[in-house]
Amino acid sequence: MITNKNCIIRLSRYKNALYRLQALGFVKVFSDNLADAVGVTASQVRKDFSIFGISGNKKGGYQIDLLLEKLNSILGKDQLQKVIVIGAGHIGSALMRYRGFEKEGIKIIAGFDIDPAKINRSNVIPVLPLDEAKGFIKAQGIKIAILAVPDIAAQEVSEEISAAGIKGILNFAPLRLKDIEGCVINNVNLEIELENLIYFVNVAQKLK
Amino acid sequence: MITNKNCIIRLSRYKNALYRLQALGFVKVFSDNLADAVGVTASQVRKDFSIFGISGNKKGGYQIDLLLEKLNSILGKDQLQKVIVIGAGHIGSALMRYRGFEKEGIKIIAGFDIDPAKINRSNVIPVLPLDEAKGFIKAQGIKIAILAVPDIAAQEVSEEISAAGIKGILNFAPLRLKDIEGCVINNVNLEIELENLIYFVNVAQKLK
DNA sequence: ATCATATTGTTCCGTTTTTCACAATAACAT
DNA sequence: ATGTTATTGTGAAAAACGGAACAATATGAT
Ligand SMILES: NC(=O)c1ccc[n+]([C@@H]2O[C@H](COP(=O)([O-])OP(=O)(O)OC[C@H]3O[C@@H](n4cnc5c(N)ncnc54)[C@H](O)[C@@H]3O)[C@@H](O)[C@H]2O)c1
Ligand SMILES: NC(=O)c1ccc[n+]([C@@H]2O[C@H](COP(=O)([O-])OP(=O)(O)OC[C@H]3O[C@@H](n4cnc5c(N)ncnc54)[C@H](O)[C@@H]3O)[C@@H](O)[C@H]2O)c1
Repeated sequence: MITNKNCIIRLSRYKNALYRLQALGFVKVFSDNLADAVGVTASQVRKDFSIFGISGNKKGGYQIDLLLEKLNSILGKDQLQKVIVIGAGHIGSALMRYRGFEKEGIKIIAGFDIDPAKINRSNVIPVLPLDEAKGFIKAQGIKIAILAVPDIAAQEVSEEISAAGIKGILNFAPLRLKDIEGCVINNVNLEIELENLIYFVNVAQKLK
Repeated sequence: MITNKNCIIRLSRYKNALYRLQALGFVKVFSDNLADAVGVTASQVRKDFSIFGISGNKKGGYQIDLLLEKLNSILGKDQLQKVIVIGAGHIGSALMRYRGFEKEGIKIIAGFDIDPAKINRSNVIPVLPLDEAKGFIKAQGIKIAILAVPDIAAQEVSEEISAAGIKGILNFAPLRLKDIEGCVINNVNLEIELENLIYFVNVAQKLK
């Protein structure tokens, strides 16, 4: 069982690069083309594929459509993924308005908020009261939630929604949620991303 | 020279945990306290500190204020970091409205957009026309930019701003910008983050 | 002053991840 | 048919990383 996050991220990048190549009219691809497109070594590409039992053709490379099928299957893209957003504030509503997830087979189908002023049932993507979240998650079988509530609320809300059936949380609040049994938590911590960038910029400056 | 991104991210987390501990009244901390707070091993904490020549006191742990000074210095937090946002759309304006960066010493001082309708010079954080970006970057000595433009524009804009003096870009467009000499590029790819989360949720389900 | 104890700092070791290298082989050329 | 070539697939080597262990030592107790 593969637990290497970077490896899975590479698979996503391969997939994206393959769609671009396909759009350019390519039908097959070699490991080094793909490597260039994604910014890794050709060995890495072949090794990643090997891990998942993906094989190409000696001297013929990989047939893009077949490769995409396999990658999409590994990445769980065979079926539309329904996602909800908790917290329809600045970041939550930016995400809800974003169309880019749909071409990836990811659909935000509702938002939830504790503030009555944010509720809007008639919107394409409705914003519902938080206390309806539990029922909604169960009724619709939602597995994935994007958490965009203030940091003080994040821990409590994450426990509530996972109790209701959420199995994966993408957390934007800048704190470490404590582990929840049966729920995967990935964090998007933009403060830390910026801090990290600043560090590497400073290091690069000092090198010169 | 440290090139381990995870290590630097841990430093940020240590720093954040230390501020919380300090707020709770603690004056000193042991490697295992900090380890618990951040979710790593105590060895890892000491190793990270050792790499940067940070030392504590045998039997006395680390004095929080001194430790924070050193971490802040490593992370370049001695001085306010001025940042600009390119693309004042959904995500760009969510970021510009966010107050959370300031407590981290990161200040978004302007946004830039190509769309005249987005321009707003009188705002606290003004949104200016893109063609003023170059002059602004030079005049203010800006090093860091957040790139929140549509993917088709991202490559061109990134080259422009780095030519104007930007040394680090936090890119939200879901594509790989080609390497730019003298400019560090970090990506926040939310499509991939979600895809990744979905993969690990699926894997966890299959395990059971 | 001596001893016991707690905690660091660092070395060593195991694991994970990446890269290297090349044998296997399918496709193509002659 | 045979040979040549390009590219895969993988096993082995190297590098990076993280964790365990423990010697060094400062602190506090007696
Ligand atoms: N906006 C950004 O650019 C940005 C950047 C980095 C991190 N973040 C983080 O993302 C999170 C959201 O930020 P934001 O700027 O969108 O904040 P915001 O205040 O605009 O939105 C938060 C929303 O959550 C709602 N909310 C509060 N408690 C809730 C609860 N218990 N259940 C459901 N909804 C609840 C609020 O009513 C509000 O609509 C915060 O944790 C913030 O630190 C935001
Ligand atoms: N909104 C989201 O939740 C979200 C999520 C994931 C990724 N993204 C990515 O972030 C980027 C921005 O997304 P968004 O939703 O904010 O889009 P948006 O269309 O709301 O905003 C983009 C802004 O960039 C401006 N712009 C266009 N070309 C420009 C140029 N050359 N120079 C300066 N400004 C320019 C536009 O006028 C617009 O204001 C996109 O690449 C998108 O794929 C957004």
